Amino acid sequence: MTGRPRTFDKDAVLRMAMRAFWERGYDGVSVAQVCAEAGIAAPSLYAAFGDKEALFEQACALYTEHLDEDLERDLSAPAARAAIERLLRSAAEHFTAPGQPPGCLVMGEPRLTERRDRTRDMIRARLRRAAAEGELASAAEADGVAAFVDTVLSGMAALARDGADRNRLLDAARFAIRAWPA
Amino acid sequence: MTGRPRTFDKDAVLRMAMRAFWERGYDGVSVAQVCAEAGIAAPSLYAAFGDKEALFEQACALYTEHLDEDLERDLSAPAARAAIERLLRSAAEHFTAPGQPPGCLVMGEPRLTERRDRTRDMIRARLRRAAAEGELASAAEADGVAAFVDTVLSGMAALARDGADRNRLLDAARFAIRAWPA
DNA sequence: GACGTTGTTTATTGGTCGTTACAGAAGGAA
DNA sequence: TTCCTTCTGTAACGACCAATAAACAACGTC
Repeated sequence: MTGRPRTFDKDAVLRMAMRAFWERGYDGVSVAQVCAEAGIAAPSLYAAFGDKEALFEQACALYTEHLDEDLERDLSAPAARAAIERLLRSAAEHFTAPGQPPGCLVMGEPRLTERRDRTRDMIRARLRRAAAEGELASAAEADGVAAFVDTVLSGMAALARDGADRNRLLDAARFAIRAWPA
Repeated sequence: MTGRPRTFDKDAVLRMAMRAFWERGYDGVSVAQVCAEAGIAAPSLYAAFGDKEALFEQACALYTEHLDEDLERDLSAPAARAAIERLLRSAAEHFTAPGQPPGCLVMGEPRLTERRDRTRDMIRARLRRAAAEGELASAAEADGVAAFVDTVLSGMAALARDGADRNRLLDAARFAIRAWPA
């Protein structure tokens, strides 16, 4: 029993919703707006994705899919300093990607604290490994560097949303790397 | 003709509104919520402050009153490096002030791009002065440092809102200062 | 063809939003 | 007192919000 087939592209609608949440945040996007942009009626959207929170979660999953891959790839560099350098450079590029909203969906959304914490945990873990391998002086120093990297990352997302171009963000990343312990 | 006197403390209500906007942002605060917390009816609030946007502007003016003073005081240090160091330290303390919402009303509010740009202009101006005085290599270098400082400042506000304590922010500020050109 | 399932359409629900009309209350001035 | 002005309380406005009920349409299967 297959029933009547869906008349719209579910993935395409999810991409539209992701983009809307990325640009204006959870509270800034109404279900009616997504429906209007997608050209579908509300019951179709509710049937396909569930309520607004469920739609938001699926949009976030789509957003973070590629993002987590990039993060792990960057952090996998043999030297921690190079890993952070790559991380910050990737972030500058992602936050200013042409054809996409500026900034970061995760960094800009107040309700995604948990997901931000996960990213921060990954960064801190990578830097503690660097401390264990002798690349940093101590675990305490590693946590300090981690707090600094988290700060720069969040700040770059904020600057991008305020209209900073890619070079400004790359400048910030370049200067941040200077702070690496000698 | 004085008319009937006001029965509530206008400044106290404005402080409540400022705190609410600080915690939850413009869209996260409803006029009804402010009225309930203040114990007044909507027409009283509208008569005293105008519409929601006017209330928000007055709350912002109250918030930035002390903030602009602090910024100018910090930036007035003779050495630019010391000025930035003081600025970041003050920010860490302000963003985690006990009894106040974490983070920054201006940094957290999407619609206050203009006011953030003003702060950034002040920082950039201070650093260009440093370049003119020989403390930095060039105006281009000054702009790079300015982008970096803006990033750290915005990032510290974001971390504070996510629950980072004062020491984490001070760690970040301390490491940021390390990036200062030798 | 009829049946069961699923998607679409229209219209509506109860709720909250920002804002205001209106009538009454509290002050000073005549 | 009577007037004028300003504030307060109640009640309501239209607009938008997220979410759904009900009727109809399109598919595979029988």
